[in-house]
Amino acid sequence: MAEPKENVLMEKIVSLCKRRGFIFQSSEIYGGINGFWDYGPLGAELKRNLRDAWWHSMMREREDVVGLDASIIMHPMIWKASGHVDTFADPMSTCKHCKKLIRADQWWPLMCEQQWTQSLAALTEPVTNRFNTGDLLKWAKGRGKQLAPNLALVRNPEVTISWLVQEAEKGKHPADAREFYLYLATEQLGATGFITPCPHCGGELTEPRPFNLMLQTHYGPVATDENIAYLRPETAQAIFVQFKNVFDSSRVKVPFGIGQIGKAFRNEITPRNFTFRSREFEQMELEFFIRPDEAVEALHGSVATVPSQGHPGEPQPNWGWQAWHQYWVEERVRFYENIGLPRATLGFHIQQPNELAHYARATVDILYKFPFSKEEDGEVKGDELEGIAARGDFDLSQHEKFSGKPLGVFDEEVRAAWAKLPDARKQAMREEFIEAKTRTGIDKKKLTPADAAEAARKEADAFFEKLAKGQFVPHVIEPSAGLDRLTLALICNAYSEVTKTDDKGKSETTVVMKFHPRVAPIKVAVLPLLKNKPDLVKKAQAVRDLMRPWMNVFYDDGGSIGRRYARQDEAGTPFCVTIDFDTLGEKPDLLDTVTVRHRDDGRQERLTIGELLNWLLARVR
RNA sequence: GCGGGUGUAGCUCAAUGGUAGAGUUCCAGUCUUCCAAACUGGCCACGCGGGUUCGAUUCCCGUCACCCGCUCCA
Repeated sequence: MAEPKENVLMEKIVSLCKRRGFIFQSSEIYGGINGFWDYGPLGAELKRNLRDAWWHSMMREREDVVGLDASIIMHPMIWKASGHVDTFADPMSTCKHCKKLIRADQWWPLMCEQQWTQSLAALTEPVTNRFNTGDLLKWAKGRGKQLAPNLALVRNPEVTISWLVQEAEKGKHPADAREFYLYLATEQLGATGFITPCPHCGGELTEPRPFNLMLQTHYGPVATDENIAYLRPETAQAIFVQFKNVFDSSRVKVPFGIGQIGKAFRNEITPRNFTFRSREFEQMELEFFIRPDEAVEALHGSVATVPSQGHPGEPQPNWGWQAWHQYWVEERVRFYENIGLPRATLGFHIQQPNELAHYARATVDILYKFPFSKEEDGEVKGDELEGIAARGDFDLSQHEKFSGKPLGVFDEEVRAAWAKLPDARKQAMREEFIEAKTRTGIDKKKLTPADAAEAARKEADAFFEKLAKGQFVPHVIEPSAGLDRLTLALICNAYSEVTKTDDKGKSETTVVMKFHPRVAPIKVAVLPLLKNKPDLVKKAQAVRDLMRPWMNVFYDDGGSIGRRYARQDEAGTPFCVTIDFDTLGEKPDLLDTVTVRHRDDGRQERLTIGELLNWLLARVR
């Protein structure tokens, strides 16, 4: 495994980040605080450039996306509606023997998957859950020893079985399979009560303790249960909640998007991998609202199909959610390529149907191959920079339900088109709708087929009744990216080492941060060759002032020129401009010319001061 | 939250139950010439708290942070 070496690389990157002022540990002089990080001067510039690049490509260069900047603390009911209060407060148990952490709601599904429970299940009568103690004893001394070594029945078969027999004589039997395992995990009921076994080893699980994954606070001067609020765990919900306001005030029409950049907070169980998993982080999220496929079909006769690979081109009116989803995945990849992350450094994870949340139809994750990314099946896949989810109308519908306020839109074209549709066609669409909803009801919400079909029919009634009036709740494609993760990816991607050997055979390794000029924290450094010559200094400062309104310029007159170049290499500055005696006219034909030195290869060229600004602008934009 | 590892200048690394040392970076200065040049001078450290001890950076305990694993990742 190459892992130790990769950790060395990551350590070097962390060390450089501190040395040069990209990223510091938060609250360092107080000993630090787990899961929080600060950006130093270079990091702040880099992160700002990335944030601006996203905003620019999403809002300014498009007609169909508008921005939002919502508060971090919002009405607590929002997190009820979104499902975060429930899924983020999952109680967890720890196994006292093998120390694994088990989510309480995952316990039974996990139990069912285990070999030891399956082999035990074969020993009990299916309905009554009665068992033969002889079989159990044999199992405990054989298979049980290998599969569930910490189960009470295995550790101490005689004692456990004797109390099982006592219970049986009192006429008490496990009511169901779940209880059966509790019996087998318990040695002394009187002393301990029923013990819940660990799915992994059969050992004793602690009582479930709540894990609060959202950060809590109180609003108002007195902290009571009535004014609990949460720091948002994602920025997206604010977009859904303000959907109607944006829609009514911005003269936008579906399909269109609302984008937002902002902080979000999660009580990660294990903050790890430098800034990759932090408790406070910044997200760049777009919610792109589209018509439901049924509306597209009514308008255009059919929903366009696009190739499953590659960019599908300019948006078309007959695109359904699949085309839009594919489009956004490819748009986002283009964005990453544009800021210096080639496709080869990225990875993709297409979530399988069983990984998807019940409200998601498809999710593609864009990954970056970080130095800490693990090998899986012989290749490094990477870790998540961004997830692009097709979420249907789940979020808006939830907020409609919880707030009681309608969040649908009215679309005159859809109403007109629907009216002209033949009845047979309407009927066919309705049947397809019901079939699809029934399937997700069974697969994802674990409903019985009859209940699922019933719910689907109700949903269809409401949906098509509205659609006939031109009303619908938009569906959404959600590209959601992590700004801090992206910053880290660019730092890792830029990091490179150059070993030079001088005339005396002494070799030295220096670091060059090869940022794309578009995102580099400092675009150009202006360096007077010597600082003890006032004319050189004055000229250099004039050149600096010329560039300053247009880009981040750094002026440095300290140390030898080589040292200053090396410093800029570590900061990732793509260009250094040096003012020498020829600039002042020592050789008259070179008057008012400067050397421009390229970071990546040390190449130099001579430009006039007059052409310098445009030359640079062409390269840093 | 659990288990293992680590913790000495900004960085890399020494030494020590009694005064903590080097290289490098950084800062100031000398220098008319381009990739961490040389010379001179300067700043800066035992993660934090407690205990043992006459005395602790060193031994012990706790804590915090980081790394690895478990786990989680909308």
